[in-house]
Amino acid sequence: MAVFATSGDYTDAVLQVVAAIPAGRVMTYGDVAWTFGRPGARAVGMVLRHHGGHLPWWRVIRAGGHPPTGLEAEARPHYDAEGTPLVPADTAAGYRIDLSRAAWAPAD
DNA sequence: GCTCTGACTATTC
DNA sequence: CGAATAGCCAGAG
Repeated sequence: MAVFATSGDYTDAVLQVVAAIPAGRVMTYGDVAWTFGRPGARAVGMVLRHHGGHLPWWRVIRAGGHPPTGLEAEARPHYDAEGTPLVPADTAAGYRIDLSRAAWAPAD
């Protein structure tokens, strides 16, 4: 995959990166933002919050492998259906994503 | 066009 | 190790 840094549309860049993530793989907000060379992990979540209604937002997680805040239960069935490597944890969700195996990059 | 809010991250206490 | 603070950017009012 070539550079995702599009015409400068932050939103478009996020949407394309998220849409490019294969099933069973995940990327952190920081990684997605870093992919198109523009920090702002919050902005990534913001875009998904307002424009990610039709995108696999569950493939975008927080640092450490934790699912989006308030949507841990919503994302879990998606990971299970796509075969995303999950790991039992003592978090509010009761689990976390195994970044060591699920971590993905557009250049992969 | 300015201000507040928010699906985040890293650092410090 | 857990909670609080600061810094970041974009969307909506």
